[in-house]
Amino acid sequence: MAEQREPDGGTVGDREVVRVVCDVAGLSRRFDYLVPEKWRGQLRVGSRVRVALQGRRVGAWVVGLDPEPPSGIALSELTGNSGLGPPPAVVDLAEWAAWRWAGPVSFFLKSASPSTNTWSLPARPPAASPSVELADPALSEIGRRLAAGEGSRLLRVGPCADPLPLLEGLLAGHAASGRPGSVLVLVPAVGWSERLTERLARRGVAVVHEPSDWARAAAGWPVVVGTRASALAPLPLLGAAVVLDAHDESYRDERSPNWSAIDVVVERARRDGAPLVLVSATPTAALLEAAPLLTMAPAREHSDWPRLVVCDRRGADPRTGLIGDELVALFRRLLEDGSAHPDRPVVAVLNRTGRARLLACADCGELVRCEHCGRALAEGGDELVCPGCARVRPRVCAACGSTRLKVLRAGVARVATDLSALVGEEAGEVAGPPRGAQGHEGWEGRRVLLGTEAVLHRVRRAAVVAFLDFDQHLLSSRTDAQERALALLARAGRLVGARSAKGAAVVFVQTRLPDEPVLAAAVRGDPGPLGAAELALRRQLALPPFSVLAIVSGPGAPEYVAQLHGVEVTALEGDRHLVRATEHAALCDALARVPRGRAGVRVEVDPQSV
DNA sequence: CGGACAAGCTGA
DNA sequence: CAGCTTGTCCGG
Repeated sequence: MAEQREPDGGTVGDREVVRVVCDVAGLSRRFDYLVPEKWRGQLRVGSRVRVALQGRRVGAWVVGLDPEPPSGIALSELTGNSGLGPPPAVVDLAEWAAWRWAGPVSFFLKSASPSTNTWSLPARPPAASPSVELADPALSEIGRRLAAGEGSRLLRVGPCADPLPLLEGLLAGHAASGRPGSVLVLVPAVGWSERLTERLARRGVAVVHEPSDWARAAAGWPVVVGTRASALAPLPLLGAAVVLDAHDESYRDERSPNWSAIDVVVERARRDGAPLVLVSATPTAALLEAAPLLTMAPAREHSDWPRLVVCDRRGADPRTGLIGDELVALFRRLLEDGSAHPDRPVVAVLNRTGRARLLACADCGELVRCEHCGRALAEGGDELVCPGCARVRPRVCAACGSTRLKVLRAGVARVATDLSALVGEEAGEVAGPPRGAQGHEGWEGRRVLLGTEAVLHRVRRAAVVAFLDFDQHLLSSRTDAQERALALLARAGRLVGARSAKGAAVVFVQTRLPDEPVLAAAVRGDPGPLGAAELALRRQLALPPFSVLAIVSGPGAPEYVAQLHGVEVTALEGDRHLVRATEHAALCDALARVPRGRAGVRVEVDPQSV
């Protein structure tokens, strides 16, 4: 290599040089820096460093060793060494994810890095052989066989089946296979991952929780448990992977880039040749297309679903409110015979917050709507609030000035009052975000709870879960309304327990659509036909997963989409544009080729709705 | 992203 | 024309 004279007197020829990605949003270019002599030989791909960039110091990751720097540029020295970062395989994976979701590499590298500077890794422990679960030999055996196999599998089991025997079988099978690498287990929620880590540890499994134990995960601990972000856990090599409740929406990031941990773990398993098991009671079309389906015996799957009571409300007077006589009778019985107590309350679900979500004038009948955006106004305190533009106005009819308004559609706060009166006991309201860890929830200790869908995430056990208006889920305009509705019934089932369990409670559904396939699937404990029909429909209409979509929006969107090649672009309302292709390779390559201009451009790959 | 720098506007 | 705002460019 020719020696190059530097303006500051340094030379490149005998100096170590690294290529880095800076932790600066909107800066995807890579830059080369000289490594100070004191750190020579210490940096590897993934290492975290600090660099001088345009007069300021920013964090960065080493993504290449000994690159060929562009000629004619004076390289600066690294200004800091911040310790270990993701292993090389995960740096590659982060670069793939950045391409796949058209986002910054630094976002994914940050996800895969420790939250505090880490300089060394603990020694790796010997692999502990887990005890084999005898309570459920069928699931345990399936786990054992899947660990010995290859490729990705989608395993459909009833929502109330305990996944622990499956995991133990899989760990035993993995140990027996002699395959190197760590076993990664993903679950949807942090609380679940903490409980699962504890349960496995109690059984002698060498398990760590990620990201709280980044260093041991990076050291290649035998078993690593985590949530969405742990799809990028720093395991040097993936030996096998399991994703529980793989249909759950929390595997997808709601914020940009809207990446999905499922796709990342599928790609990761493919790269490392590791078997992957996606477990779900209610597989989505995307999951069914992603991996071959494996099911339990029908009788077994059925027994792992809850008992479901469908209450046909077609005969009910629409003015009598949301709480039917049958539901009141059931709640009263459970409260009287002692089945309901604060640890096992009766739970009613209604997905509307506030007091009233739709009002009309009692005198002239005019709907109460926002003059500005036309949306129905909701009651908020003593005023009317627009859920769209947040404008507030007094509680009067805009057409005739009457102050007498009637409730057409009630919200949780309103119904809680009615429910309390009907069952003769005060109902706790579970809505909105949870209080902090120390804050006492107003509903704790109550035997009757009313909440939005969120209640199913906050309560562990219930004497009954009753959906007051399930039709709003069945009739939702989202393309995945059916999948979501079924997943909701499965989730409710976890609170009441399997039909086969002793003392099992029920999921109670009030509906005017009692013949919907979603309800039939839950009653029979067989989501198979529903999934097959959904998949066939999507194939026919060329909807995802049989095509791939992206939404491009923001002020710079028109100019950006005009430069895309090899994809179909449709202008939507405002500055939103729909980009369609037949496969991700074409879509993502097209998105990656066009530079993001000056003005803001947001790209959402695999949008959940139009 | 955020600093540097240039072009544009304003008021005395 | 100093002093300030706004916009564009670019980073090793």
